[in-house]
Amino acid sequence: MSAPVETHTSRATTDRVADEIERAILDHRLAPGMKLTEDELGSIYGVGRTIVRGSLQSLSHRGLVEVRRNRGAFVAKPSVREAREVLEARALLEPRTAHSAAERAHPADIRTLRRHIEEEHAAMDAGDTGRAVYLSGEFHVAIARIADQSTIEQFISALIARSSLIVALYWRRRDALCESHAHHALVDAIAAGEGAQAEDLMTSHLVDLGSCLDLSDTRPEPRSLRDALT
Amino acid sequence: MSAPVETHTSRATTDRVADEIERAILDHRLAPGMKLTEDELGSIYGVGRTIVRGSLQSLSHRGLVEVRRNRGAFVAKPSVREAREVLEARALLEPRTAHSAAERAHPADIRTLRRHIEEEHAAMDAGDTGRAVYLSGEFHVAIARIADQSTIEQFISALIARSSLIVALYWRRRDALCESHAHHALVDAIAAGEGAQAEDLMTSHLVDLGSCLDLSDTRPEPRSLRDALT
DNA sequence: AAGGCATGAATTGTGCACAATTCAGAAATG
DNA sequence: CATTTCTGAATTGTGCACAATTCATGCCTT
Repeated sequence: MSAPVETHTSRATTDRVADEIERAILDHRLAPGMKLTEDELGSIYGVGRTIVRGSLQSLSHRGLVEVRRNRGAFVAKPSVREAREVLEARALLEPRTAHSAAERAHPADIRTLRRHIEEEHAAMDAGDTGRAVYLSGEFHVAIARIADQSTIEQFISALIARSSLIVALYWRRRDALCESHAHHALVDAIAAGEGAQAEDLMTSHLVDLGSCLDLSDTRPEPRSLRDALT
Repeated sequence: MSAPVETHTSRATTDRVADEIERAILDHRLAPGMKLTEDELGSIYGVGRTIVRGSLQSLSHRGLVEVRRNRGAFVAKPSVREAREVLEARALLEPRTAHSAAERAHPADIRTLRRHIEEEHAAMDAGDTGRAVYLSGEFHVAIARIADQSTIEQFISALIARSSLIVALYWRRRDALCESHAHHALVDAIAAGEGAQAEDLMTSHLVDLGSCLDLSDTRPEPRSLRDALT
């Protein structure tokens, strides 16, 4: 039902590989910190290192991959600090974007959003939490797309992707799905054209997300040797 | 006073070349729409096409260069729509970032900001408007750096860079420097720790910037052939 | 035996050659 | 004379080889 092998260059090869890797990261099939060897990826996707290198560079710009000179590429492993920064950036961008979306939403847009929620619930029921997190992120991107601001949409898209990694690292087990109803309420506000309400809902939704994460400063990654042993 | 020729690989070559090209664009030495041939750039900077290609890709992610498949790279030429999007994104990010900066600013930070303004005025007096625009942008990035949010800083940095192109394209000649005093007032508010005031000043500063641009929708770029000839 | 050092394997950095595509101008056709 | 088609030059896309760097294993010195 999709691309029939492609003769040769119907779409940019580098972007295709980058999307494959990104998808693998977002589905939590590649854990944060994992080494991404160029030769290995090349043989997996049937392309040379030139392509893989470009893909990794692209993912590096999106903050999903960290490349260290002469060391190679690794799946990004956001620190507590970076996690807070991503949440802060989302708090700046998403509420007012939701406001705009509520003012511009077309009936077809509402249907798209509701379909997103459907799939999200289906994945959740199937126990596929990785996919559920991915779809939950896509929901936010969809709202940004409705706002019809592609520049802001790209920023949000990158932040959402990094959020997936952050959830993988810092999600606290208790109160499993603390955001299930939030998306419903958001769609309702957007469908009703209630911009201010959508904005407030998005703000509190992001606050809730933050409170579902364990971002305590304890153990600041490379704690000093003395601290670790005394 | 800077890098003494560098033995070989003290810093990433690709980034160095990207910075050179970005600087050339921001100084308006490369006009929007200009073709950036890989071979040509390679011979200029003494590197192979591999490096140049990576640099152009990087600049493409920042929105300063547009790469069209099999066509090559061009200095970005933001449309009226993109210009509006960039301004909208800045309006979302910068005011509250200025607020944070006012709350965190250290005396040394204030000195840095005032020095920026000094240089900006010097360039303006010297008639070097290209450099003045560049320094004006750096001022905004400096504020974001004080806010100590590297993720948001990167977004703002990219938006500022694109703004330089937008100014080059859409600046209306009359009321030449409508923003000269705004930076002074901003520094004063930040120095006084007046977050709310800094936020308001930044908001109106961005509004002023927008009103200094001619973003009327007339002539939507590739107007139809019939429209052009009748 | 502990630490420093050297050697080799593995991986990344970069130039280069060739294939694929685009573009401009000439030639052909109506 | 306008329009289309063809051909060669210029430019980009990608694989590959070699250089440079890093990392690990084992040897050597004290």
